[in-house]
Amino acid sequence: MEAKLSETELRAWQGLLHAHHDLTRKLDAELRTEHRLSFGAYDVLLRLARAPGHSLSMTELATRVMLSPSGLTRLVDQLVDRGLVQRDRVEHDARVVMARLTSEGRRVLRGAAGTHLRGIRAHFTGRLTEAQLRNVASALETITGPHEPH
Amino acid sequence: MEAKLSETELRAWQGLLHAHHDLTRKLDAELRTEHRLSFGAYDVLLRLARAPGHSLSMTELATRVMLSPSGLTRLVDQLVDRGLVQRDRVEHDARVVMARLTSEGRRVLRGAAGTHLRGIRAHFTGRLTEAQLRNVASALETITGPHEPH
DNA sequence: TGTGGATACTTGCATCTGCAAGTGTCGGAT
DNA sequence: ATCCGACACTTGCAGATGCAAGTATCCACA
Repeated sequence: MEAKLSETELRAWQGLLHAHHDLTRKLDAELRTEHRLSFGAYDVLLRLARAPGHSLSMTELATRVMLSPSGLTRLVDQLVDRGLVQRDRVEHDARVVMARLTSEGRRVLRGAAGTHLRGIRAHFTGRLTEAQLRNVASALETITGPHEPH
Repeated sequence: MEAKLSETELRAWQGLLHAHHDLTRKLDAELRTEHRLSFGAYDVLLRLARAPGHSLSMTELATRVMLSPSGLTRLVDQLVDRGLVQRDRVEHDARVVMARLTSEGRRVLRGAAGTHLRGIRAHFTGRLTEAQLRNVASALETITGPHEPH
């Protein structure tokens, strides 16, 4: 049996849990009340907007938004119902479904982006120095591997 | 409308999301398979073990484990069913319910603690330097406020 | 002493989410 | 040409979780 966590280890671990909990809760609430979007839904729209042709296969999209394939299927169902996303087929492989952002989806995303950006700055990055942000970024990337810049 | 997030801001934010996702997923899976405990259940047992008399009111416990009161009620229901926790009353206030760790609960917790500790070290703190941990801890505490040491 | 608002918890309900299984498709090996 | 394992996605089902409402109790104040 190993020794207990050091004070520093404990603070870092607790900090990660609390920061994530508080931030996601606040940002999700802001997006919901102001734009009727969950944080997950916003993330889907954003990833699509960044993709070539505003379009990604379900599998690629699922990995980027940290959702299981089934979870993504149902989230995209909702977005399709609201007309923000459309499902397309590709010719060379009948298995894949491409999720594509509609123009209405882009419109909604533009509105929500402002809210989300303000929220991240107000609750997170704006409270830290540039050096702190760099430290946090590199430390957390160490344990997960780096993520695509965009 | 504000400017986009800087590269550093984005990396820190993405890092937080990914690190939390990966870590909670791994640690939760380890606890489940080895001890039939969810991460939340483990956290409840741990908080109780640290409390005087191994006992806390539902409300105090809920704030410490980052769960809503209703969520905690149902989680404690399960632990009571398994005999790991017991519900007590206090004399001076008939509204409060004290959750108290049983001896069986302490036994299970001792077993799970080793798994959890190894997991945190293997996936998180063990991959960072002492300086990185201090930076992460102080940065994240800045945005949530510090948490009780124990 | 009686009343109304706060407090502590629980329950009803809706939502989110993942795993496992199901469906249809692809492609390499025979 | 056919078969079989891999793959992409969807659906069935169960568990987790929060909000709002419900219940019981407390307490300050009239």
